[in-house]
Amino acid sequence: MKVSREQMAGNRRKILYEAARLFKARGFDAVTVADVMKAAGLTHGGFYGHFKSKEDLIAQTLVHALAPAAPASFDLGRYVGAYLSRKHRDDLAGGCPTAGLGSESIRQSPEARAAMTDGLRRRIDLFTESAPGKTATEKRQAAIGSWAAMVGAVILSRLSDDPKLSDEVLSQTRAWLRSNGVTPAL
Amino acid sequence: MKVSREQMAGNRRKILYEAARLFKARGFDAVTVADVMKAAGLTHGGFYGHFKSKEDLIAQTLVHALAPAAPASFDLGRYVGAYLSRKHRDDLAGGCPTAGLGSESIRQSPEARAAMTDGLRRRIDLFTESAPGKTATEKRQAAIGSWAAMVGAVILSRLSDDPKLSDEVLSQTRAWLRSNGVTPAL
DNA sequence: TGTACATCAGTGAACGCGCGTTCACTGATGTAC
DNA sequence: TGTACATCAGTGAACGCGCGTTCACTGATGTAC
Repeated sequence: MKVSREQMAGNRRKILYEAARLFKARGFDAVTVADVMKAAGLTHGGFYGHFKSKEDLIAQTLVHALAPAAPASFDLGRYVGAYLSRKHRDDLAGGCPTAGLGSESIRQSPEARAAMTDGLRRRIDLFTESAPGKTATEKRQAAIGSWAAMVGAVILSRLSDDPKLSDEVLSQTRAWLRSNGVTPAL
Repeated sequence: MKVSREQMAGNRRKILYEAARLFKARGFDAVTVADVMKAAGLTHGGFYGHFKSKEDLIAQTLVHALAPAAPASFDLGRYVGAYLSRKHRDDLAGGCPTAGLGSESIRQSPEARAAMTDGLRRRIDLFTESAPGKTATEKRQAAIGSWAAMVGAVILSRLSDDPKLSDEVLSQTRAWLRSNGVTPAL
């Protein structure tokens, strides 16, 4: 049964939203096209009316998930505090796409990698504004270094099956950033 | 045709070695059991004489790849310099298992995660010895923070399809570590 | 030390399941008059 | 504004390929005498 144009646009958005959650939680390969469509409340056959292929879905999901949220005000300390939290570590589906899918995206299509690169560039620019440092060079260096530490720390903490070590990775990385001029809030 | 006991042990080691290279280069899912056996110079049927399943191979590959190399002397600066190099970034198959497979290991079997956790713990202990800081607490903090930054930086630099940004992530992370007491050598 | 034979590592064909993708069909939408 | 009909978003069965896994077989190993 045909649906209205707005309905269809809504379905498309729902597919991209659910795909992002599923991919982040389980990885690209473990999620099937049918899984995504079911999560969006549709049947798998209609998938190819929205996307060229699963590969196309992956690329578009990354574009969608990494689209700038454009916050009125950005506070690096608050961001770091939330990023290096147990809540974020435990929320695979709702968490950062870079931490959840970064290392798998390397092997995806050129379009997917381009989306990730765009996201990385924007993240660095956003961080640079409120990063510590006297010169623009110092600020950019702190932005890149602390972003790398944040992404790495979340990956390492998720990988540990020992909750104590996992917590320690988060708290020690927060402490390390703090002692290097980036003060996590909350 | 049966082979000698030593021959069989050698085959097993070869399988684990080639599996590690393939998994790091292409990820767990994209590599088939037949791919691994072919790389080891064998046919796929013999696989189940060595391993219980592909899942078992993944876990054992991680144990093998993360086994301590036990270097007589360890120099953190030299290690960081080599880790945050273009050479390492471009050598997926021969590179660090944590950077190549860390975020995918999260979704693997408990045995695979246990191997990764062991590797993480040993890496932190190794780093702590030569990390900067006056107290043991400070040293451990620097060890964890810089390891997180290194892993994150290699993942981010591999993910960028822009060579300039990719190089910058490596060089800025080196600079950021240097200005925080960890001096990359070479 | 030499011979006979049981063992078993490795081979390659075959199986079966799951997944991406296709397609004939349905029925609501939205346009033409 | 109301009606007739062409369009086309979504449905669900079906297809085919690839992969993990199994199995009957082979022939070299290594043990028993």
